[in-house]
Amino acid sequence: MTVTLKDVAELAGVSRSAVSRTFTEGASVSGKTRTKVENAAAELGYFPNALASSLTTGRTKLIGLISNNFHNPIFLEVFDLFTRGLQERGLRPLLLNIAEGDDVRASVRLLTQYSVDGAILASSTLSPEFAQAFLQSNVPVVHSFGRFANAPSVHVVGIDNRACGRMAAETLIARGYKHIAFLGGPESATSTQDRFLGISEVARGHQGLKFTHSFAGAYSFDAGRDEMARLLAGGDVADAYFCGDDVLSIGALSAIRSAGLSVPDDIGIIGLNDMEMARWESINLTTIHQPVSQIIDSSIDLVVSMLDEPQRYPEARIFPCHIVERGTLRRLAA
Amino acid sequence: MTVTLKDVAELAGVSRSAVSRTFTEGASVSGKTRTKVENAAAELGYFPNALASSLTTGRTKLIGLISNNFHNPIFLEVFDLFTRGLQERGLRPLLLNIAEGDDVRASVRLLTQYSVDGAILASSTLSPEFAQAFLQSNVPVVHSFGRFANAPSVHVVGIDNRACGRMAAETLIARGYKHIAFLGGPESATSTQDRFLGISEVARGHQGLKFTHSFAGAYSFDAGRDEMARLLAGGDVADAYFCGDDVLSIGALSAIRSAGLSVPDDIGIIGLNDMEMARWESINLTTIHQPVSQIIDSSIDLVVSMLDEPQRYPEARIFPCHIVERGTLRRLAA
DNA sequence: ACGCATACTGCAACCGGTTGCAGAAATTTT
DNA sequence: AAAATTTCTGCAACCGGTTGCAGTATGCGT
Repeated sequence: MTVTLKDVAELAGVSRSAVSRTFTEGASVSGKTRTKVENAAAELGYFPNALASSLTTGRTKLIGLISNNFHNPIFLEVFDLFTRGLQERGLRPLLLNIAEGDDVRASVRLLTQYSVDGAILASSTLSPEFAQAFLQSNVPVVHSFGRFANAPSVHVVGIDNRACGRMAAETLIARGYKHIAFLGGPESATSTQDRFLGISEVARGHQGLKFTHSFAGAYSFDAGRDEMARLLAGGDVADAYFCGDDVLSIGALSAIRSAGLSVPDDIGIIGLNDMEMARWESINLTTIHQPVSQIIDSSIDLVVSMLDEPQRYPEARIFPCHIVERGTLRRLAA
Repeated sequence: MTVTLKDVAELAGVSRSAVSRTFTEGASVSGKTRTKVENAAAELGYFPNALASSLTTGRTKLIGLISNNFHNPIFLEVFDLFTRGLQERGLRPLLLNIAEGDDVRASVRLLTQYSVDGAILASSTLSPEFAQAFLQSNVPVVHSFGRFANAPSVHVVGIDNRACGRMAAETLIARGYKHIAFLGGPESATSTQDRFLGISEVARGHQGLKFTHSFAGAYSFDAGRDEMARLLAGGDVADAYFCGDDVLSIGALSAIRSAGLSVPDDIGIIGLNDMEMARWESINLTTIHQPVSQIIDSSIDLVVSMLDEPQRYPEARIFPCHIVERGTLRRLAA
């Protein structure tokens, strides 16, 4: 049924090795046999089986792409960039969608069974155990959007979440808000913890500033809306909220408007990510821009260099973020 | 480095065949050797290499998942459901992100090189050539969200877009709109063409009804907003628009509100898909619900049955849609 | 024309498994 | 207890390629 090396070899009247060599970059073949082989191959519609060759070369060009955040629109951008970036470099993404209670070891096994050349963890809410598990199985791994502090042994590409927390706090304080609050994502996520740490740190240093916090169950619209609704119902509402990310912010905005309050007059909101949607006129969210495309490019580059250099010394690549002013925070007094 | 069959066989003191058999469902092995092998395997941390075995069994359990719609939030739901569904059935999604001018043959070759057991085209904007190309390469393929009419040779799972167009028209007419319009997605997409056909068909049948149409360049927020802005600027605005999908609708809503008009008082909007976002209070979009999760489940089931029955007679599985009333269309006169 | 370096080529073994087949072992039948 | 089954097991060939090695062809210098 399928055309193999042998078929081409026979038609071209050469050995199987010769055929293999014409399809191998930099192998030694004469021009004469190369054309004979190429003609035969074209005639039969042959092209080499990547999996069979991986058996001897030890390279599959398969990269595991692991995530658990399929309810946050930012991940559409993330998947788009990852798949395109990998494809451009001749790699194929094997997708793994991790659900809540999924076993770490099973996930690793799944990918090692398919001999992936490397793995990319694309999530800020995935436990660091995942990266460790890949490491132990000798699979090159980079944790994109991960925490760099507590996993010095694994490659991390992302942002300094704590610094973002501080930046949010300073931004809110500079605008004269007197009661600021953190509406975080899931408390178990390292990104939430760090952003919280950052905002707390700055808030605590300011006399006369009130600082409160709470957490949503997920980085999702519903979680943001529900948590904000709860806060509004409970009284003691802050002047301005730093929400764990943009989709939480949008949920929070929805709850605020449903309650008949207005943004930014009654309550200010600042998000994090700067996803496409944040630019939509009806949302127009002031937010901290996370350089997603740079993070992803860099992650791919990193995993690619680990293929040639598996024992590469682990590094953290941290990209700076910046505020994008839009309409959900009052203006700076000039 | 990696543990192989041979290592386990030696440690367990049996032949390689015996080891292979203990890991093969339904193979003939005695309880005694099975435990010997299992112990040895556990000690060494062995598990079989899926790619190596695929070489002889001819099954990789890899399914190509092909799409081009990474800017439409509905696809996050789509990817989530596909990856979860495939994983549950022991299959692995190999993702392929098709860009605008990508070569059909190259895409097919890519996936056949990896010996995918099957392919799922998840897009309503992908040209039918793609499905044909897979078919010709003998790769079982199902086109999810595809057009069933013009490709009788390929399995299609989706909706009847023409019927949806008719449903939209009837809905708008029943509410007393006198000038209705279609704001379609890209004109080259079969889904756009069919929805247009459907709405036209009904509109033409009504005396005194004005019907106009135009197309946005993509199924995306920006395209919807820009096209609607153009329409508003150009005068001759309709009472109500059937937008090609929800994300276009949301873009259109944004343009309408930016122009100082209100929905549904000045202009009515009905979308198609019923994506998560359509429920958000700030959007609250009246739309035609497409049963995405059923379509996806069915697509996976179909591709799975094609694995055992490659010559299966092609079928089209069409799921009914229904209107979801929310706030962007005026109420039916009672 | 000869010697030698260099470029090609094919053989055969190997990558990590699977599987038909024939014989060995265990079980059942009588 | 012998014969007839049935269940296991290992051998060896195979899946579709790759690659070290040794030998052959080619080109070069003189």
